[in-house]
Amino acid sequence: MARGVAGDPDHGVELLWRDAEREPRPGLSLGRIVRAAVELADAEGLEGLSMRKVADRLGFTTMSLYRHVPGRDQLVDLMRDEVLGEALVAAPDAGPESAPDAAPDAGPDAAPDADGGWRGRLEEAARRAWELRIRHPWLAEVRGSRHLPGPNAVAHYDHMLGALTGTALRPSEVVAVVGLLGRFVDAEALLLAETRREERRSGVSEQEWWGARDSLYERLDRYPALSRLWETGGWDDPEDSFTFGLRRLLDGVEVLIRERDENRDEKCPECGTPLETAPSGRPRVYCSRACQQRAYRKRRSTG
Amino acid sequence: MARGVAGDPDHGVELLWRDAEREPRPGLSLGRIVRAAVELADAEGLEGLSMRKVADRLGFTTMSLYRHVPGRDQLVDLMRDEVLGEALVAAPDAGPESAPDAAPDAGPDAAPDADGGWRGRLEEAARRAWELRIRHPWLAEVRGSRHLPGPNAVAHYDHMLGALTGTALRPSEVVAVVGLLGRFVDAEALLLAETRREERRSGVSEQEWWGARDSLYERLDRYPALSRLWETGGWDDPEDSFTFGLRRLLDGVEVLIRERDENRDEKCPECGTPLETAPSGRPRVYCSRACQQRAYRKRRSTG
DNA sequence: CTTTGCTGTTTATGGCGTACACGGAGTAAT
DNA sequence: ATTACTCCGTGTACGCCATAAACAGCAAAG
Repeated sequence: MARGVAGDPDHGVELLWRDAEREPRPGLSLGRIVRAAVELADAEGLEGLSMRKVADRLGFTTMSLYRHVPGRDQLVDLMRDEVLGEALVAAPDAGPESAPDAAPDAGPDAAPDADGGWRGRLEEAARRAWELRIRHPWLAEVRGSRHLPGPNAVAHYDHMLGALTGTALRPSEVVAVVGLLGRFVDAEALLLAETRREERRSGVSEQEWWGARDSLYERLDRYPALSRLWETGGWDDPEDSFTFGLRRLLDGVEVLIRERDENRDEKCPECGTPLETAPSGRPRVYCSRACQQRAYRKRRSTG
Repeated sequence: MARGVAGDPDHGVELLWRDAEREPRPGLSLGRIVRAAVELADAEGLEGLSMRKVADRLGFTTMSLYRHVPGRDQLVDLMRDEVLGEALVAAPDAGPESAPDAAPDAGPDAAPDADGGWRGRLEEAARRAWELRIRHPWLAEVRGSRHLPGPNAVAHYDHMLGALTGTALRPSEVVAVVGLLGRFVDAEALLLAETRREERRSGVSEQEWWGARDSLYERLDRYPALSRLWETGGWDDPEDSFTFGLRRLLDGVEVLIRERDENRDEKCPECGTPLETAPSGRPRVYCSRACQQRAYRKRRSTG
């Protein structure tokens, strides 16, 4: 079992970014395999996904799949991008086609508060990601640091990055915030996926299982903070952990953004002239269109 | 492969909470198995941990292990508590023995700022957890919602919960914050573990691998936010993702705590008398020792 | 001396991903 | 028409995994 070694990555890229299918002929096809695999994973989780079961579901032999997909790992990559496409229909400006190709500082945040500002946009994106992972819990079970993004994955990523342009965050901070938020959503979703998996496997609900662990609870009396919180009802009706965590995270980001807003450079990065600051609206970065153009050309040539 | 079904959970509890070993005789023993398994997982990750390899390392047959451990899952639980014990030597008040069994409101925070306050304590605990996961990256790979905690796991948990007593947070919020922080540490550690795993498997460093994906980068031009951030150096020297995330999270928690502090009840929960508030120090909850005792007895009887 | 219990071994089952050699069907060149 | 080549699906086989079941050696207890 040389799991994960089969096929070269670039072939994976080709598959992920292939153009729309054109073969509704009978027989196997990449699209059919991927869709069958998604159904299977929806029902049984990622660990229940095996090449054999996918093939059975389609009425072919196991090895027939390998004529279309390099291996299991690449199949998972394809499944991921397949379902990430679902959420894009509700997010019209997440695709590259409809995004404005305008001047470098006129991002989707030209009117900072028209759509709730960065916080509203980020929260919305996080919630969409969360709902997608409720529909397809195996999505969070896709682990590993070398999963190739398909067009839909990149569209989502770009959308979240775009939600923060126009804030005073430094570029590296924008990247860090989006990464943090993404990992948060995945961590919460992973918890959910794992709970479902255990319940599927054992037929016993999570509550029942933990409720039956008397032999464990007997030993917890000696832990003071735990006991006190137990007595004061800390576990009686728990917070919704996604909503709670998301709020804390966004609050934390807001603190940073405010800090950066206060210390925002007061001088034009091109010529050093002090900037006139308007009392409201998006703070300007350059003192004039001329400096803005100059900076743009400079970026173009060096990048 | 009936993975994870073997043995009943209560047996697992007995093993985890067993008293210290007393058999240094030759031959196999639970402790020896667990330690060998830890070494193996340190070197090869959790997916590289197999019963065969553990047995080989000890010079016995695979099945001999099953005389001492119910199955692989329980072995992992035991490994977890084994290494969680490492971090306790540096955290003297994390164990149940030395914890003060004092009056119900005199937690370890009697002097709120002597040790950095809740924030200092929480950050310290999170960093210890993080360092432990750097030493044993497989710790974060232990997934599943039904892993039994051993004494060391509970001690850590109790310690983090205790870090927040004395704040105005509601009990359910204390639980939520500690859970959130724990999942954050695990998510970051999981990333690290996965990176190491891929590098071990392929012999190619993460940077090299992604650097060679030209066929992917070619397609990313059309994504505006991504491109702009790329040009402005968003990935040139990335933030340290643990430190960055931890700071955001703690900032977010701080916002909540401040909010709760402002709206803190101004009346004694026992008798309703308005409280005199001191300008500094820990805000009091009860108007008098008498009310405090009354509330304590009440909790005792109902809990 | 027999019984019981503990410990380690042997053998076997069923699951997994996938390498490899093969066979048939369609298509293009000779 | 024959040949050659490519695409697609199949059958078999390998090596890995966890673990169930029966068995063998040994010690203490009856």
